[in-house]
Amino acid sequence: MTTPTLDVFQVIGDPSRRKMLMLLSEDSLTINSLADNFDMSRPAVSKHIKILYNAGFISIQDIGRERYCTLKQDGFKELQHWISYFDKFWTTKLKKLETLLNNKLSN
Amino acid sequence: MTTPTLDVFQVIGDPSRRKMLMLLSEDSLTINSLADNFDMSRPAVSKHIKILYNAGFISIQDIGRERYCTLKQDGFKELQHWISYFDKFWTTKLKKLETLLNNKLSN
DNA sequence: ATAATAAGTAACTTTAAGGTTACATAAAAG
DNA sequence: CTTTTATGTAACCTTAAAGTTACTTATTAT
Repeated sequence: MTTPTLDVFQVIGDPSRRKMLMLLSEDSLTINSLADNFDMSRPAVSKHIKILYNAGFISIQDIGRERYCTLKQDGFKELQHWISYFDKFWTTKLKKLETLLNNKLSN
Repeated sequence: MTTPTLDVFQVIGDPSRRKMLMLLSEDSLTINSLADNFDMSRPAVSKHIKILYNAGFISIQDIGRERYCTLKQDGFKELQHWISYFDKFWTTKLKKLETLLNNKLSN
């Protein structure tokens, strides 16, 4: 199962991985306890975890034979940055419309 | 070219579509003028536009035989909502750590 | 009317993501 | 030390996204 290197956008494109992030937002979980929440095989979950890890969405602490997954901010920051670019776009667009309207009214 | 119905996360998972959104954040563009910015064929661009449209990222105004694409907020809002959930996660996590630390110090 | 331009549609191909099963490894428990 | 449990890895299969070319439709220009 060759793990592809995906960018943060592709990573959250998969519904299963989004669900994993949601679950981990409630609690740190081991691979197996995460897998309990999915229909897919455990190796499949394992692969998703690797992808989330590589993209900086989670960190992993090995405790004995178990691996605890915890949310990590790095991956999210890239997304926030992208979104905030468009946030700015909308607010400046709104301002431009306001200015335009004001000019119209004062004619 | 059957157009798949993709959710907003899958939609921005594609680098070409993200580039299209970036280009449209500078100006409204026709399909052809958009296509000039890409290596792929015009029908391929056309398909991406349809996907962006279906997911609420752009609106389209037909002017004669041309179609002008303009950014639309709907698609972005879903993303913002998802991101903001995790934003909250991080801030509350920080608060919890602060409280914990304060309690430790006052012992 | 005819040619050129803008764009959509149909049919098809390729590729890689996402899944599977089978096997390997390492830690904990009996 | 043998067994069970937690996980990783390898080899493989399936499917759908993303691209292609060829053709159609509709508007504009000559």
